[in-house]
Amino acid sequence: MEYTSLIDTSLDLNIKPLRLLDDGLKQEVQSNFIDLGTKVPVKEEAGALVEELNRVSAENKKLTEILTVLCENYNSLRNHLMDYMSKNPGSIDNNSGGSRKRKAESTTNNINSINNNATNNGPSETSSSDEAGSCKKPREEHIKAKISRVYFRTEASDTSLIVKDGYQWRKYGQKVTRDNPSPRAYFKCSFAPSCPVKKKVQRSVEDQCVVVATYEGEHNHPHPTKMETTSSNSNNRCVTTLGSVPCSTSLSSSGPTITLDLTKPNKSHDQEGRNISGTPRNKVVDSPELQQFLVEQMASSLTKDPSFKAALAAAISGKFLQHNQTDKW
DNA sequence: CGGTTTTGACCCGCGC
DNA sequence: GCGCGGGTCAAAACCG
Repeated sequence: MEYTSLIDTSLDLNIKPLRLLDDGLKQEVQSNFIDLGTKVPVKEEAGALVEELNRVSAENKKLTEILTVLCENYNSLRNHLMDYMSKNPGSIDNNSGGSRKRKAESTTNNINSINNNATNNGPSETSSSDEAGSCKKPREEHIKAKISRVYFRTEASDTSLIVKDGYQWRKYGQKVTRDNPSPRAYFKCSFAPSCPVKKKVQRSVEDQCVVVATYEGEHNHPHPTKMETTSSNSNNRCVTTLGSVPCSTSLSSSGPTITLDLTKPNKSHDQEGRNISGTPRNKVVDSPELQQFLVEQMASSLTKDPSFKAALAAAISGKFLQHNQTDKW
């Protein structure tokens, strides 16, 4: 299972990072974006904007620091895991190479754990062929299916499990699984059988607004369109690229989400984020220097890209508005 | 009419 | 060996 060996450094900048901030900063941020909606005299506007920019830059710095701490914590955790595994070989079999398909499935809905993939990353990394290996057909066994998992935020009322990612899919089945009342839809690439890619789409059991799309395999044909990755409600989602860091934002009414897919430090990924190079991603980020570079690149992208600032502002301001009503997230 | 979706049946691996 | 449950098949329905 490739996804367990990948470092999912996706940042759900929803609100959680803000919870890491001290109260003073929270108030500062809150006042920042509440002020955005107020009318100011034209003369003061330029100065206010500059001040606003400075504040946002400072905010980005804070986020960068948080990100750095997160990476350090991840490294620490991984080292602990490696130590533990070296002392207790085979003690984490459930998530190691011999993992059962259904056990792996149980982690599908853990949408709140952005380090879910990262914590599984380690010496016990599971190969991408594990899940594919459960398929008995020999022709599929030699296919090292790349498995990636993408979370989409949609309207809760939107019951269609349609995830428009630019590729064309043909639905070949739907099933209600035991641990999730929402049905799981099975899709094959429309270019099948020449293209072996499959996709499973199911709503998260924890948040019906979140649709989990699991991609298996790699497209062996060019991306049919340059469509943005959108949910069925295309007005609520957009995908942008921040420097080299693709970023998808979801601004549904149920709450804005910014997801940075930081698993793609270079161009060796196709448009759906899968690694199309032969290099295992965890090897890339194993090096501390590269990790540092990754952090710096992420930070650079965050601080330099105005669209990110706009998205962040929208996300945070929207979140604060939402928090006035519910304090769910 | 051809492609897609729906949906019940079937297959098969896994746990007991 | 049996039952459960996930994944797939395939015929019918649907749609442009």
